[in-house]
Amino acid sequence: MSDLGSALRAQGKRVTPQRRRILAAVTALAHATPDAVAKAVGEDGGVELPLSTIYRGLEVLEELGFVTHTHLDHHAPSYHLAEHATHIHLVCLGCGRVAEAEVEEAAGFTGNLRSRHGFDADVTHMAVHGWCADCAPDHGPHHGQGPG
Amino acid sequence: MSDLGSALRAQGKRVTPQRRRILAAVTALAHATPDAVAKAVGEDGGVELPLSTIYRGLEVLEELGFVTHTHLDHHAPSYHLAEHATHIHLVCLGCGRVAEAEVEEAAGFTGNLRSRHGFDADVTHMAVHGWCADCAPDHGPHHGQGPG
DNA sequence: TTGAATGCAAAAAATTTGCATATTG
DNA sequence: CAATATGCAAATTTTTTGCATTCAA
Repeated sequence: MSDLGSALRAQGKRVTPQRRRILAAVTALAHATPDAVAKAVGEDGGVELPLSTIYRGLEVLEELGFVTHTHLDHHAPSYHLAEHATHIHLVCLGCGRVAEAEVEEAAGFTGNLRSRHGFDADVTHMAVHGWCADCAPDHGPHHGQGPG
Repeated sequence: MSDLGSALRAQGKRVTPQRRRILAAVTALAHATPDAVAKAVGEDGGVELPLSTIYRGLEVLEELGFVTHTHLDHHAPSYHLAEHATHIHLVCLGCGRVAEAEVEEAAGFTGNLRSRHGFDADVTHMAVHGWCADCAPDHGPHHGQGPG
């Protein structure tokens, strides 16, 4: 972590062990729900923190730009280091694993969006759903079978 | 709507006015949360349906391939016609409006993912966040100010 | 008639809020 | 010492579930 302490101080906020622990947990987990962060904090630091502290901590961390969150699956929010957000998340609909692609790989695409729609895409927030190499063979059914 | 009746029948499911109304509401709204669907159903058809019926109806409709859902914002699920899902959603972080881009515009990108990651992307489920032409000038702060 | 769907209410989950106490600066 | 965070519990919000009744086939 670069400098949580001064970042907090710079905003007139306080440096607390809870905030450090939450950031440490997010760092270690890569992708985690608030609940998972709470669990991880407990295992690593001894005492588990209440969810409310996790939520508030995550909020501050996100405000400071240390973490970001996305909805990788369709239920829970997933928090991760902001540094990791510089990658595009490839979420497999089969096994649920999350791979990462470089932002540059979408350069042509974002260029199209900008020129044709005047839309400035922030692909660092993008999750692409699909099928990884391992699961590819399986997805015959339940796919592209729309009515129209 | 193509043929909800026979699609339901084909699955041994029943054709009910509630299901028709829910599909009609999703059709009319383009992007709607379960709650919004309930409201719309009420305004259009007279009696509002209980949320549980909305959820169950949406589930069946999704199962049949008539509707799909995505998390356009980071809180509520947004349901829309499956036909609409053949477009990529461009969600503006400024005004919240949702524009649509053609799947082909991402062809190069998905090609990259396939050749470089063996990942078969389903862009019809993709929501791209960013800034539309109108909001573009505003987003100086709160953007890319990470610590690293 | 028969089983699936609805409607209602209660149960679960997930997230937020109020407030006294503990901590940071 | 003053103000912010925490911890706990209660309150919200969102989604799911149980079950008797209604309705489609």
